Amino acid sequence: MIATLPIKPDELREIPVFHRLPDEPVHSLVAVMVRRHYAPGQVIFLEGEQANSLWFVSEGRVKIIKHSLNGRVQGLCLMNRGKCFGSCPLFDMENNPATAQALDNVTLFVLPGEALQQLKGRDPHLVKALLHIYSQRLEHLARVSEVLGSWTVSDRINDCLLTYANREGQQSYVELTQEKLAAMVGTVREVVTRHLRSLEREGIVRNETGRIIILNADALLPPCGCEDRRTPA
Amino acid sequence: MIATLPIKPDELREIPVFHRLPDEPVHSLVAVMVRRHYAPGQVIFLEGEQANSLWFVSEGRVKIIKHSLNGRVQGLCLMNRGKCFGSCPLFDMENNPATAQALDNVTLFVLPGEALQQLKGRDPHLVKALLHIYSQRLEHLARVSEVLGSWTVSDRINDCLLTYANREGQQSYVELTQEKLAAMVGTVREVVTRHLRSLEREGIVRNETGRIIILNADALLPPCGCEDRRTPA
DNA sequence: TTTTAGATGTGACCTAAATCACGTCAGGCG
DNA sequence: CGCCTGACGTGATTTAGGTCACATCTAAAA
Repeated sequence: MIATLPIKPDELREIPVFHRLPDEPVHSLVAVMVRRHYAPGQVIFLEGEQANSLWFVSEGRVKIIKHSLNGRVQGLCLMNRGKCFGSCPLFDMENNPATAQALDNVTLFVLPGEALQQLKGRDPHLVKALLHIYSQRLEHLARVSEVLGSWTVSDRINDCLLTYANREGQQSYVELTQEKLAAMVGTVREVVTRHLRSLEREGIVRNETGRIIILNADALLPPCGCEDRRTPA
Repeated sequence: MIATLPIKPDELREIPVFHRLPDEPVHSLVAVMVRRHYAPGQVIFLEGEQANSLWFVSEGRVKIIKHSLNGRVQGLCLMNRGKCFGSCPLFDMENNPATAQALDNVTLFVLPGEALQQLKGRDPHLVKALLHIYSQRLEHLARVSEVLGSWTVSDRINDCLLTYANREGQQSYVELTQEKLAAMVGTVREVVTRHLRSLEREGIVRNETGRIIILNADALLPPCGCEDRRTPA
């Protein structure tokens, strides 16, 4: 964690939520926000902990997980550049509902809860933007519940590959070790390995160490076409 | 669905969110809210459908479910008297993230989206109360994700029994058929039957048709004590 | 009282996926 | 160069829990 360098307005504007925000509120924000660095594996906050700040990812990736009881870990999602996470003081959430952990070297912008409380009265645009984030969060979690409940592990792996793929020219690739991928979808490394091998044999992906290259994204699409999910037959 | 009888202010006040609301906003609310009746099994709204109203349960129970692909159904929660559900126009949610279905004969109070849009400017208390509801929803969904990801079916059944138990004197009981209980926890009837039988043999519950009586609630507590969930050992 | 539909009990079986127990392979480094 | 260490590959075994196929059992309807 390096001594905090002030955040520049332009940097803040790279976060989609703040992209179109007028100068005035942006300046208020950078005045109260703090820059933080985390090393891979470092825990940013723990589930249940009291810490009502909002976090924005400037660089690197953060994984949001639920880990419990038997040591099993269930990944909920992976936040990359521009994403926002943390309990929102706009709600009455006092405890973090999940754990956040750095996946790579990450740089975060932190908006402390008290600061947001003061700002929220001033700029309704800001409030609206944040609410929008949380509506997406709700939808996402609802989706996670569905996926966990009725998808097979293989489908979840495929889904995870598509969700976290980076595009670079024509190629898509995922920069995760199989171990981490396993944690994301809530399974174990061996199962991931086997499934990736079978995908490779079918020519759908190519495996390298610490990276999976997606050759045929279409073949990874969810089980039964996404549309028309209301006629289970 | 019977011709809509107007909603009385006292009825509205039985909904916890509105309990302490001053007379003025309550009157505005009853003016725009609508009473609706649904028969058991009737679908209130479908996942994906566009319908941004808020629903409050006056009588009976509503289950919120995700059903998908292979016909499997995953219950997310059960809303009883006083609970609130539906996509919130305070967010930008346009589509229902899940399906709502009447479990018994239910009476609902509906607050149409446009009406809420108009009211929200007027009473900040109302807005705050609704945001609070949604923060709980977020926490709940996060919990569902955890539960689905790492609990065993037996634990989920136990959890469901505790969550939806009615108290009556010293006895707690759950008014659900095994079929419905199975849908709630995302499994099949046979598994529920077997687990309930074994609980009965251990003297923890007594099974009647359409109802489970809980004799020893402590024995149903989650796998490893709820507190201190941040040291997975 | 019969009928009948729904709710429940239970065994036999089968499959996905976790667990265990290795063996391989590549890169960093003393 | 050998020596680790961390990532990957793969079989064998085990198990939770879903599927199938029935046998009750009960309460409400006829």
